[in-house]
Amino acid sequence: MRLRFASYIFGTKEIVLSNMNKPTESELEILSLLWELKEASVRQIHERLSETKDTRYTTTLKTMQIMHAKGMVTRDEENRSHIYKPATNQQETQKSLLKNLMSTAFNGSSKALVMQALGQDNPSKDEIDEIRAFLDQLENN
Amino acid sequence: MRLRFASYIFGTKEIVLSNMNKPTESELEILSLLWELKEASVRQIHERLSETKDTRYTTTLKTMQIMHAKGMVTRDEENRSHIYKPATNQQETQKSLLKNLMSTAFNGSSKALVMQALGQDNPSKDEIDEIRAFLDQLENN
DNA sequence: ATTTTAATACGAAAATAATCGTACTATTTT
DNA sequence: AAAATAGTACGATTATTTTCGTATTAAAAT
Repeated sequence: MRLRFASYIFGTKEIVLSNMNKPTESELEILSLLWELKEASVRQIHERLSETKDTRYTTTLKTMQIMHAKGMVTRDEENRSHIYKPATNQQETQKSLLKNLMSTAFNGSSKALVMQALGQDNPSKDEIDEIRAFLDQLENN
Repeated sequence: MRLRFASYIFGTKEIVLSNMNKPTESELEILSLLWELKEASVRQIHERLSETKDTRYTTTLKTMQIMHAKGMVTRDEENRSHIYKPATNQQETQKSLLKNLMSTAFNGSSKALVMQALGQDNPSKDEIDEIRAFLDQLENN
């Protein structure tokens, strides 16, 4: 028996989603904004996006339509201006992206990854304490 | 004055590297192996790669040639079988990939990323201690 | 009631990435 | 020395992702 994957139609072609949970770069930018805003119209997303990226409104629209076709977001079509919400849980997506990065770029070592990440940013005292607490908890399990 | 980026020729087209340090997925797989092995022939890389990936030798070869054209690896052409070495420092590349992921998927919060990563893997007691020491050090600076 | 504005839909092109076959050449084996 | 083997080079194709223009329609402004 053959596995059947979810699929969606792109133009005239059927695209098979062997790749669930792996947003492309552009999709990820949009997803992040949706996670932050909880829900948003294309206009709102595009407004934010175009602060840092030179891109047309219809490009953002199209990307969000594709994300919808993939089931990556849901949308409320009640009003003329559709309202989009993330369908994938932020944690799940973060987890799978990290897992991928950890295994390809960090030889599967979370220590290396964690230290690199911490050195990167400048976490506040409070954040550092939270991480400490988390480490303690990890150790006890 | 316009910035000039490095570029290389792909087929008949000139590809501009506005994107330094951002290996593609396939390139990263190869780069990781090179970091691990320090240096390797295409054959060696392909042997390892094909353990987990169904791919032809010439595909691996071509990818490595592109990486060379991009300056992502160096190679010793002394012998018929060329020996490749990573040109980019593992740390630098890790840093830029993480930075990118942190800003897109984690709202720029290293704390969120770090906790997700730690929960992922099961770091050993020693590793946990190393991370603690690292946190202490961070705090003192 | 017209006109202007602001949405969606979607095809199609451009850009980028991945794959592979064929030609060619050097080396090794028979 | 011929044949078989094992390399590189690289064009060309396919797959994927990103981009944008045009058509159409609903709503708002004049």
